[in-house]
Amino acid sequence: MAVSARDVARMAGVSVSTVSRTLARPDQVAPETRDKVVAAARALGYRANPAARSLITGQTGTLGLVVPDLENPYFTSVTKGVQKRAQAAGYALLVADSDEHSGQEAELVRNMASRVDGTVLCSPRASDDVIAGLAQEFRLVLVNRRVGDIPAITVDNADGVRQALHHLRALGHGRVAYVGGPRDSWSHGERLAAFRSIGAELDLDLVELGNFRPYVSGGVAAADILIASGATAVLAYNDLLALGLLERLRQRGVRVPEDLSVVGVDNVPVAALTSPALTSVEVPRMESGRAAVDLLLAEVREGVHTAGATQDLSVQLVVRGSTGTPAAAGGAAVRHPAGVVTT
Amino acid sequence: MAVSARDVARMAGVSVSTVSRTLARPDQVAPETRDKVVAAARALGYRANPAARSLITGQTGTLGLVVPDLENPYFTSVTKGVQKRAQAAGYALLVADSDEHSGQEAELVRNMASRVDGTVLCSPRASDDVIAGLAQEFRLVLVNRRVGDIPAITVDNADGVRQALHHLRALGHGRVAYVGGPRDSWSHGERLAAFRSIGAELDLDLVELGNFRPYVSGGVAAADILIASGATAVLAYNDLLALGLLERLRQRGVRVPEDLSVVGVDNVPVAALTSPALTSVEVPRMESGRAAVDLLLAEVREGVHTAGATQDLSVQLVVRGSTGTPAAAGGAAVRHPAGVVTT
DNA sequence: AACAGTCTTGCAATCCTTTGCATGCCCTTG
DNA sequence: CAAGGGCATGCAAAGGATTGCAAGACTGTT
Repeated sequence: MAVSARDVARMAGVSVSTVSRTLARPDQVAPETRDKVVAAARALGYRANPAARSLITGQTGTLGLVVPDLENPYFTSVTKGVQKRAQAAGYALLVADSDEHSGQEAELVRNMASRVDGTVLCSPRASDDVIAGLAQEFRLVLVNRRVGDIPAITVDNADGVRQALHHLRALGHGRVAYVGGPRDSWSHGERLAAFRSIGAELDLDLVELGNFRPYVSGGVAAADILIASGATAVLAYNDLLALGLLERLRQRGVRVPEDLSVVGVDNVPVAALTSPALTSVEVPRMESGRAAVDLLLAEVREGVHTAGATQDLSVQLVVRGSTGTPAAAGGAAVRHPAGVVTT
Repeated sequence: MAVSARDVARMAGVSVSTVSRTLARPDQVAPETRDKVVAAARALGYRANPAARSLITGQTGTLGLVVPDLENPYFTSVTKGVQKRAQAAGYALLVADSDEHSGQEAELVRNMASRVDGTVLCSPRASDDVIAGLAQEFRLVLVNRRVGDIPAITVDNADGVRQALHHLRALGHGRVAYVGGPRDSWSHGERLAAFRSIGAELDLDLVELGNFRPYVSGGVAAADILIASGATAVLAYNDLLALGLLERLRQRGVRVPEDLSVVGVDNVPVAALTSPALTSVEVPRMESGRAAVDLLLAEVREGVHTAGATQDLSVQLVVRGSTGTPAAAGGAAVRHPAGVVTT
């Protein structure tokens, strides 16, 4: 049914090898033969069968991507970046979503391994050992995570936290909270460590508020604890958490930024749409995806495992309406005693 | 490097055919032989080479998905649904994004055609002819679009518009605007037609406001025209447009819903996060993706082109804060003369 | 005029799996 | 005891493209 190289060869009056060579290395074929073959191939709409090709070359012309949740806007953008670069390089892209079951991610990588030339893995929560094991077996590039010297694209989390805390301190905040993400998340660890060390440097009064699911619901859950903490400003693990905070704070009648300043991380598109709009540390998400593909393709084309090839992308605080000077002494809870609160 | 059936055969002391049969049709193999083979396969970590398999079977075990923009939350959810169902059925998923170049979508389908058993195509704006041509050549299922009797998953757009208009009319609105999406978008056409016919049925004073890009920026661009139109309520082509309207209305000092009620379509996750939260027609996006895969797999497994297999999913208006009773006679423009506006 | 060297093309093996067919064995039955 | 029928297994072909090697044609040089 599909047209094969044999059909083209027959039509052009040459052998299959010549057809193959014409398409792969045109300079090794006489111009007039080349023209005949190209004409025949075009007339028949010939496309080399990728299965047959990869069977002999060992290459698939496909890359893989594994993410915890396609609907999380962070991963959506990474996916877009990966797709874009892969497509530009002439590679197809296999996508798999673990639905936040980090234990399943290794299996997804294994499943797609024989169909791809390499895989971009976003697995914030799987254990180092599992990831190191995978990297031993397959060609991997990690996004937003470091494990040993597996090739990886990361962002400068510490600098993001630094920018956020400097901003808050400049506004006059003294007591600043960090609403954490999942305990086992790599970037949460990075951000928490930076919060501690840079907060201390800046002589801030720090409050650490546990671990929350990195979604809007997590922020909603964290908000009341935050209010009770007496902090006048908060840095959330990510924007979704921050958006949940904003929502619950509004319900509770806590004004942002007058009573409480809120900073997120990622600068997802929604951050600009709330009122007040969310101040956030812009993370180059799409660029992370693109860079990951570049790293992967470099390896695929060199044909070697280039351990230690990593890239740390820079971030930039984007200031919007959710941060401002603290209204008075004391935290939100002080100015909003129980009676006033709209629970 | 990779372990092949030969390695397993050697280890188990059988022929390659037996290895293949053990994995494909275990009942045709003697139990003890089967055990030896399974043990050897497990010990070596054998996985059949998908390229070799698809070369002979003509099946790839992979499905394709083409969307205009992965970052558009509508398509993000469809993608998630498609991925989920494909994975559950043991299929891998190739994803391609046309970056809103609808002319490129046919080429993307063609490119992946030989790597997949079938493709889910989301192409709201390509011409009917192009799509019909593709369907002739390849196994396709359309999402959110009908072309001839190509298998397709759609939603009941007319009913969505009906629910929205009934809601607005019940609140007491008389002059209602529709802010349109792209002229060549199939669902825009459906929604506009429904707006006209149902609006007339309900005896509403209808205003049609041109075509806008289906993003937040389109809504921002449409807002001023909307204000000038004198409508007290608006139905937007989709939520992103509606969110753009909300943003610009806020800037202009037009209160929602007191001065203007706003309804979107899709009920994307962000819709719940704005203030006021957006009233929107919930569209089962993920379910659309799932249903599309079901249709596709039915065809793949039957091995025939089942023309005319379609499914029309139902929708449900979700009422939130962005709709309410009109404050007084006259449109927003009347109550907000130029002097008051915060441009 | 003959030979060396270059360029072009075809042959054939190879990648790995699946599957129709044949073989050989054993068991059953007349 | 012989023949027939299953059952389990191996053989070999097939699927389509790639590529090392060899052969043939042709150019140019001595």
